[in-house]
Amino acid sequence: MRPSLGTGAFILSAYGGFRARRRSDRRMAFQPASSKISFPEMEERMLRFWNEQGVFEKSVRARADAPKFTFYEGPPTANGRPGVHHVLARAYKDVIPRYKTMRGYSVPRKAGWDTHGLPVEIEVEKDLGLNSKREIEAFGIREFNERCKASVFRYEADWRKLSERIGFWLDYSDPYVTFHDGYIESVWWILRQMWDKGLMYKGYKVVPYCPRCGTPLSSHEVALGYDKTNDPSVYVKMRLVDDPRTSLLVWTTTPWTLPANVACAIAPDVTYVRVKQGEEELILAAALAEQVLQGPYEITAEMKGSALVGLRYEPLFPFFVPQDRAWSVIAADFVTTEDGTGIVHLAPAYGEDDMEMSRRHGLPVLHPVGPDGRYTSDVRPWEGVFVKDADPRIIDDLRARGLLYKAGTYEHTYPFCWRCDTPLLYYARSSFHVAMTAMRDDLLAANQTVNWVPEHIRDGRFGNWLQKVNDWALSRERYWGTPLPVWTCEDCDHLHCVGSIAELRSMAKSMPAHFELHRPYVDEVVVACPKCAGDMRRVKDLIDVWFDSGAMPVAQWHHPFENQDVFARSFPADYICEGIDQTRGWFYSLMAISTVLFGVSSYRTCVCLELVLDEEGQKMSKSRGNVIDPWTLIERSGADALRWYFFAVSPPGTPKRLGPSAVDDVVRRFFLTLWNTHVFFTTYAALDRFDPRSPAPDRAQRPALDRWLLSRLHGVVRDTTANLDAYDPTTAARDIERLVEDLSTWYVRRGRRRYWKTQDDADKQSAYHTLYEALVTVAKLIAPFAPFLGEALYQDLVRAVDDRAPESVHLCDWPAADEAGIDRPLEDAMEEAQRVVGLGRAARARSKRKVRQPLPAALIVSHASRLTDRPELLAHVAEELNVKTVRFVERATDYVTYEIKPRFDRLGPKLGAKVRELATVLSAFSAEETARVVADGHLNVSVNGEAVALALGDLDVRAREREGFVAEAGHGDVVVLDAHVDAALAREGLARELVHHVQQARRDAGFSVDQRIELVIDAGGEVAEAVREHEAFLADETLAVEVRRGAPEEGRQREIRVDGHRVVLGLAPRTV
RNA sequence: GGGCCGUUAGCUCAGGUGGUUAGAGCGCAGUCCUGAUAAGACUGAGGUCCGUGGUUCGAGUCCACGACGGCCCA
Repeated sequence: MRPSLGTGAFILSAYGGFRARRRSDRRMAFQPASSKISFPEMEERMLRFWNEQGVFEKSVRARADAPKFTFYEGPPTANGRPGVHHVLARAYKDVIPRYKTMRGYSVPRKAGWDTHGLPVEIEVEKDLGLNSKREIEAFGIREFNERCKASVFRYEADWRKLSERIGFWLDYSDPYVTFHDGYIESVWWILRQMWDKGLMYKGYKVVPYCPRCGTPLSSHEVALGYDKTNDPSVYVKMRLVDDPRTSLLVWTTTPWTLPANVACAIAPDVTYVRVKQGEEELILAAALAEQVLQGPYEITAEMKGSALVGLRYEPLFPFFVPQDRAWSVIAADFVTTEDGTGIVHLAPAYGEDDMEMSRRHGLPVLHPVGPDGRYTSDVRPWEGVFVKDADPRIIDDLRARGLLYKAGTYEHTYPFCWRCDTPLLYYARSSFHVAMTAMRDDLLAANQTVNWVPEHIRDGRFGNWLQKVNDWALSRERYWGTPLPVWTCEDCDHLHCVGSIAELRSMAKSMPAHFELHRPYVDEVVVACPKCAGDMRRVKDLIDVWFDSGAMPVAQWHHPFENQDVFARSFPADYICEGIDQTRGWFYSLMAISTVLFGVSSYRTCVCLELVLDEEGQKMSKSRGNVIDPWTLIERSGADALRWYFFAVSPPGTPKRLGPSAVDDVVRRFFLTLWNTHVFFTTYAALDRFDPRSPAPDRAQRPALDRWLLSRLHGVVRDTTANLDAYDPTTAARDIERLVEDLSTWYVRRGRRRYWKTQDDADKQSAYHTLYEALVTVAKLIAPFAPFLGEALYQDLVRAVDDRAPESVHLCDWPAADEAGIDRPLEDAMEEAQRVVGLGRAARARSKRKVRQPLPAALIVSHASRLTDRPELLAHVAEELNVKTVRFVERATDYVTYEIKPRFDRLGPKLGAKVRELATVLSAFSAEETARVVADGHLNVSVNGEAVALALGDLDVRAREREGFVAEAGHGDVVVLDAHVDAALAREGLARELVHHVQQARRDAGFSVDQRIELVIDAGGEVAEAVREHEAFLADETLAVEVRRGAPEEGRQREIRVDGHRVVLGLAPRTV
């Protein structure tokens, strides 16, 4: 047996011959890896290596001519710091391109930045202390936008630093930036395409609007200002044209919208009633009559809502000229009987649903409220009155005219302006739209071609969203964004959409000296009207930033102005991946634009990620103070551990809880296990100067343990390949974890001695080659997931001995599964061996026999053991259990009793309900009867008076320990331990006990593992006898040159108790 | 209010097409091993599989309703 290593210095001193050989041998050699590893430090080292050698660039360049795999980077906004959820997204974005690169694809990874929009403006407003659009304009749009531009990359360095540190390979050399003129010009081109297709139109969009600030609010601003408030609750009567004594009863909390009413909506499937109260009759939902109506009433008719559709009623106010389609009943799916009357008044200018219905039914939009929130001259009686203040006057007016049924107040939550506390109005603003509703079928068809992960997004969240798709309201009345390239003629109102800078120049009457595609410069360009040659000025609108992001497949290449070939090669994307919140964001804008332009989706596979929650499952937020800084975790456990955690903990579409302990767990459970195996291998491979290029023993000839490992290994290679092809890193990572577990806790543990032994035989070669292949393959398998660790292993294992191998694991080809080496029966047999060992250990534990005490036999009671013709595996079982033999027993009635049950899966379909009766019959069998059934192998039994013939295969036979024997049962196996210890076995046990103590003493004395010793043992009785009998064994195991009996010399004595006997040991170092 | 997802051991998660002993890791308790050693292995305790109905000979698994949690949209 070969002593292992303490230090490198020791190798040379202890093996002089070794050193001599080394000097003359120019071969590169393994360096023993250290078990004391800091993963964060190792990662920093790998990062330096990648940077110095340009490994990322090489990995892209090496595949330049290979088939393309296209990844689109969803552009982050760099004016906020990256958080831990960005690590999740970036890990997922990284793993697939790395994998595809190893599979032989060319995977360019162009970075991008999303730079426009309100969040940027708000940052700058805060910096400048500005509070409204008026103040921004006073400050100057030119300067304001310069500040926006400057602030966009405020945290870019943070982003790059974090992305690089977590190993997200992205090409920052030529990123797309949404505020660059080239990018914007492409966006203009897209808008022009839509314009030419007739998909763009000007219309109203209802937005939450602050009449004091004079500006719409974004949804997250609205969310800031919800508060409880009391609003009027009024029930008004809409008189039917054909039957003026009958009215629709309508409820509203915003009486000020009533002058703009154009229709009433009902739910078609709900039951409505007509009720008589005094002289008049009212119509409302049946379910609400009781709670709404005051005083006695009589139901005179009942009808479905659909029967009301088309009824015409008198408008409440005479402010507008009657129009064809106005003031009638229509059906709408949003009407409920939760509250109100089941009849909803529609004022398209002041409600999103209302506007949508107006669009669908061609209803007029009445808009008698000015941008200051006061009635215009259309509403003469209250002209100039702020609408909320007009509420009571309107109520009074209706009451006076007998149109009010009742009025009260209603408490609910309502949005207020977060800046000035003014109640927000839902208010129609003029806006340019893209008629996405017209594209609905194309969108739905394109969606069906996308491979969504998880799958339910396709027909669930995303599909539903497309089903209800609205026209895309593009306009934003802001400053920092892509200007809408629409010019309008001051003379003839003609509209023109400009599609390129060249076109603009050709049409411009003059161009400003400095020009860029932003406000205020574009606003200054006056264009000659192609119709009347009059002056055209740009509308003031910017476009929705989501349009910017969705334009990236085209705009990132400045298509079609340049790079048409590049664009053609990189459209559509094979893979994109973002948070699931992007269904209405980027996922939609990408698909909307590409469907309009090209009729197809711009991505083939889309992986949706869920939220990262804290350890308690709470959403991370600044206000809760539970935000986890990614750097803390990276510095503590390393980026790979964090990445691996995200991959392995749950599928991408499932929320992830994250805390330091969870990531620590990855390190302990997986990384250290793998690393320890690596340390073990390199240690011995260095000692033995193992050369992986030496001829490897034929796989089929290798010991079962090796064939088993290779089978497991290649099974995992095959499965990991399939799983990554299916965009499922989670299952892949979990499979690899299990493989490494098997590698460490079974393969290496069972095979340790093969590496120590002195003979350099075929078995040892086989052991080295097998373990080496496994480790190198695992390094490649984990490379896409844990790029640093994969690289570190690869460098130690491959580059250290072969400088002609690819420079980096990320330049390697993905391993190919050796299907021929996959041996399921062998794997099943090994699994049983492991299970049997487990049972045997449990039996030992109960028998109170230490593993050091050899026992005569383990008996496997099994009717279909896979181990019967596997002597090699049985030898492993025997060694693990420390028994002299392992035997099979068919009839084990001496040790166990049987229990038989029907095999429900087989007999259920055959016998149906009788199977339960059969179970009862069988459970009543005595021990003798069951034993006989097992022995005979068949059974004829009467169930409900009917004869049933059963084979043993129809029965579930289980054995249970019989009183007085040590046995454990589980999953079809029973292991009986023969726990009888005779005198010889006892002495052998004592000898092993002594070895254990001597080893402990060696360690306490600080001897290096190869230190030869002189061993003195003072013991009497059985212990003395054991020493005499097993002297050679003792000497061999403890590296004792000599074993003497008698009293050890003073000062070196160590008194121990062995199995109740007092023993004194003495150890002294000896040179050979 | 609508849509989608989830609910299995103290915690984090597995549990093809329904089959009668529901698994793993961590944690906990105990034991073992010790030439991978500031490692390792094993065993054990721990579960009304969210609830209620239904389909079925049989439901963690299928269906309906409900509860709770999360996300998205109103």
